[in-house]
Amino acid sequence: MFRKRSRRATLPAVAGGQTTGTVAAEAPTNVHPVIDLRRIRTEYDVVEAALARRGDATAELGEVRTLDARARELGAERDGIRAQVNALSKQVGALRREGDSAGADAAQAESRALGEREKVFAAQADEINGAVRTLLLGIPNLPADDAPEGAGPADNPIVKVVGPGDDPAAWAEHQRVPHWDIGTELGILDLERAVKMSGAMFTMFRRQGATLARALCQAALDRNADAFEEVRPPTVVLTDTMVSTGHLPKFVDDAYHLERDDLWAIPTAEVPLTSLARDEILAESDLPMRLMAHTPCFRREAGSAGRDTRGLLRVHEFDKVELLAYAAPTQAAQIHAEILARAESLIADLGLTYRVLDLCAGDLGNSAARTFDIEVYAPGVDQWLEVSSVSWFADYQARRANIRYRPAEGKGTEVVHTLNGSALAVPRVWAAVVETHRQPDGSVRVPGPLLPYLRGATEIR
RNA sequence: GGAGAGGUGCCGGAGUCCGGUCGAUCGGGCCUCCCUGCUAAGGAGGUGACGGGGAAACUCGUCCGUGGGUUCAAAUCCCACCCUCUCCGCCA
Repeated sequence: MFRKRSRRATLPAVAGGQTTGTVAAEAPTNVHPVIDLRRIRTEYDVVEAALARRGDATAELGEVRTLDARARELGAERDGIRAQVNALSKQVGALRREGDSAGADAAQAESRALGEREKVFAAQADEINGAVRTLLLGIPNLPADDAPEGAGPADNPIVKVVGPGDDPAAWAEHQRVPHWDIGTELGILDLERAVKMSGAMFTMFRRQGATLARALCQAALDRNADAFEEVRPPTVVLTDTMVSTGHLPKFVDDAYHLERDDLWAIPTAEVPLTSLARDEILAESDLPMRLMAHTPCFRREAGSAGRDTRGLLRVHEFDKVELLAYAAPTQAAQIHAEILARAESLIADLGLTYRVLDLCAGDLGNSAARTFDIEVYAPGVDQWLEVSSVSWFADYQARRANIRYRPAEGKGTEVVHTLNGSALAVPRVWAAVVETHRQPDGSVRVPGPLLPYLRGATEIR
């Protein structure tokens, strides 16, 4: 049932043409361009320099500038003619009422001629504007000024390490067992049968393993309920909803698509939560608006076959609790820090060792301006596992999703900022918990924050 | 899935039959001012979004569910689609 593409997908063609989908020419209707076009007009060099820090897309940017200038010329031409047509049409009505049918006929003929010219300009302007929008949708966000310099994962500065980290001396032999072995041994993870049902990279938790997975989500929700509204959104969404966050059109191949109904399985709750306020104007007093959701997440993980795919390291479906906020630009930095602190504190309280990375410009996700990754160290597999990406998107997503707010002072509307991060992603945290807290006798001690949810159990054996 | 009704501004609700004087009557809300010892009531005015131009005042364009069409001119006529409500059917 899940297919990666639809024959009737309404995606704009992606610049560069590297997407393989049968992608229709029409662009999504409710989705607006991305980087502020006005910035491209007025501060072209700044925008170009920022994009260059990603090592990305500056050619498209130049094309956007050229096309946009042309589209504006054509649009001005079109509007001028349209104004004349409107004026003449009013005259026709007035003249008819006065009984001057000769005058009316003349005005009508003139207006008709103008209308023909207008159509030409309008068609050209539409075409060019469509091309601009398509290009824009493919251009990533500008990195924040304070995002570190760098080209890829190797350049991400480690902001801090909490706990012993990957120091070999810090870990005992009984903790050096991979979670898939622990899971099988205790009967709490049944990967073989999951594969039987759904294929590779699908998982199944059983007995206290399933309880543990649910407990993780429950704990994540409960500890953030002081400030975040709990939401249970749909997990299958329309194309526009996927485009709003930046997951489409660029990453078609990473998403599951229900072809028959042209719906997409969400890769993260960020997708529906970001569209919650789509096309709305919020009051400034509503900001920051904090939301959290526990949802399944679906990822095709195209192109990662064979890489880190053992056990729970990389799976097609997993549960996650996501924290998300809409904020006024001035609030964004503080909310970013808050979401990071909340995500960190749960990991810390689970007794896991972790580190925080400040993603460099070249490693930033498509939509993000600044991202901190939390990586947990899993001693059994001896790997750092990314368990949360806490990102500030500035106005990039909000522009796509057309989410604005009305400032309390002054008039007009402003585009909001969006931020989000995982409070908890189940499989990798599950793996790290089970490996970290494995006891010499092979049982797994339940860490404190989860005790309320394990039906009285303090250990899994 | 079938039948019927409907979708208009922040909200309610006219206008659609008979196209022009309709970006849109009226009421509510909200904002400013007046009146008032305070509050309520009352009076006057104002109140959208988006794009282009402009230093600004302002101005041009677009927006009546969405997309197309007819016309000199569309909220109004035509076509397709979406959504909501009511009834029927089907069900967890």
